[in-house]
Amino acid sequence: MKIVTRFAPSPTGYIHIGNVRSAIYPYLLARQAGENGIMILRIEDTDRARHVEGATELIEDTLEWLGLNWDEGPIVGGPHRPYFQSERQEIYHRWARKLIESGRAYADPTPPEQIEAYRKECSAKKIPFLYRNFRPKDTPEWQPGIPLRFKAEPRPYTWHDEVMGDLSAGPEIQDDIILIKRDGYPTYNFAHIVDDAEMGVTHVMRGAEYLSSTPNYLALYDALGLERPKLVSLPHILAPQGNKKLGKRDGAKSVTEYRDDGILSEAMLNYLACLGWNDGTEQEIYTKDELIQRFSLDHIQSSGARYDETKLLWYNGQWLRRIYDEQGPEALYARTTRFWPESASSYDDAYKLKVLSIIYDRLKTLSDLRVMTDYFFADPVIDLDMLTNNKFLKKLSESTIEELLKQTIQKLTDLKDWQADSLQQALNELLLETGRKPAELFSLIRIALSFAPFSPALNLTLEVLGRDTSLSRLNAVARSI
RNA sequence: GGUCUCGUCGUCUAGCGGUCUAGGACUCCUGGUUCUCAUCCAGGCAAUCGCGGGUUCGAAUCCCGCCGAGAUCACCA
Repeated sequence: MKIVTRFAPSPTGYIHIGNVRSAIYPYLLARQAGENGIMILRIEDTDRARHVEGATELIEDTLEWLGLNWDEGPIVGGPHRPYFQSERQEIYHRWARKLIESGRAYADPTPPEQIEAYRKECSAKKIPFLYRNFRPKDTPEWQPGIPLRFKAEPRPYTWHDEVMGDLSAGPEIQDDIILIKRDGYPTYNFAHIVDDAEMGVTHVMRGAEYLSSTPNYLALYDALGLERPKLVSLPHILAPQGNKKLGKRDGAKSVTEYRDDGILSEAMLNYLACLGWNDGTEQEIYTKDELIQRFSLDHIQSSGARYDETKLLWYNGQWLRRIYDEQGPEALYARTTRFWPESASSYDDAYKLKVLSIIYDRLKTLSDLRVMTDYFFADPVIDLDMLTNNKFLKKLSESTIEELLKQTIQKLTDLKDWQADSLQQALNELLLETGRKPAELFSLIRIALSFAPFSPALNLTLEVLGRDTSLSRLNAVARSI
């Protein structure tokens, strides 16, 4: 069976986590059908006032980052071009004329102020405002500059939603909705139906906010003689606080902002796909291919899901390690380019790769590199308080510390082979020779080398820093006590 | 207000009449991995399944009512 899905955003700004699932799920469904699946990207830019320059590029960038490629749409073209609604006027007008001919649409000359008056009248009487109760008696020939309205014939509707199940609604909300605006552009209500039909869309996947206007769409399908596509309502993603759906006003960040913050696209896709969907097993980590393979509409949750950044961070950590372990250190290193501290710029790839290899399992995001690795590239500022306030070292006198440092320097200076294994052996010997606990000796050396709140295993840190740097830092600390 | 939808640990969820004294994941807590932080491992806290009726030998699962939350009522999408 042929599966045609689409993501149809309007170019009014960036894509945020609250709405990107309406791109992910259609993508997964289409790809699951393999050769028989088509994913369309359609830009719904019929509101010229809200159009934002560059927004289409932002949308494309987001989809590309997540690896959600489309088969038809901007850039790639396709048999149903154009894919910008603003360029499809003729098509909408053609369908609109059909409706006029069948008596299901009329040109509405009523001035906006009059409509506003009707609205006020209704709210004063506390009754719902329905335009069909105010249908003008005389309607002119439809021509540019006059809005075109649907002529509703309200009746109860029942339909099936792939996520919500069997639904029904009474005639109450069906109304004479605007089909073509005064400016000649179609409304979403009309345009999406025409386009989906023209483009052969089989699954209309969109946010649950369209649920309540579905009867109006159903009426339109009928009047247009169109077969209903499968309807798939995607429940809202809720803001971290409160019960409202996540939107820009709640501080919903753009998807690509997470890329800049060091989130991996694999983690983002994984998290978002599993927010409100699961395959019924206990698996948590999914590759894109696994998602494509396992995805199914009937496992989409019907209630809203709260956005939880903590879990995103967990996914990111999982993916960081997974990429390193399974695709190799270079694969992860390739992602780190923009995230090294300023001080790393003069160092070569080989050195940074070594740093990455001992620090990667401590990263939550790639941008942690910036704060966590600085001492590998620049000598830290000596902060003796860090030594004296350390919980293991505060019991030791300054002369003891000085003596320990000297013994360490001596031991390491004599070490022939500056490798992790032999360094560990030397450290172990030092433990025996000084009679100190690991907590004392190792804390001392670790802090003296890094003056950082934490660092990788001591022998690895020493190995990567190298003999010269390690010894010069230890000496500098010994001198300043 | 009308219409529509949703309701299992704090959060994401499994569950489609018995295997549920409700399973997994995140968070949090404890212990272990020669210092730290993190990873990893082991363990723990945490939902009487919104509430109340019913159907049934048996209900988180089916039915009804209620309550709570949300969405939507634009010449925006």
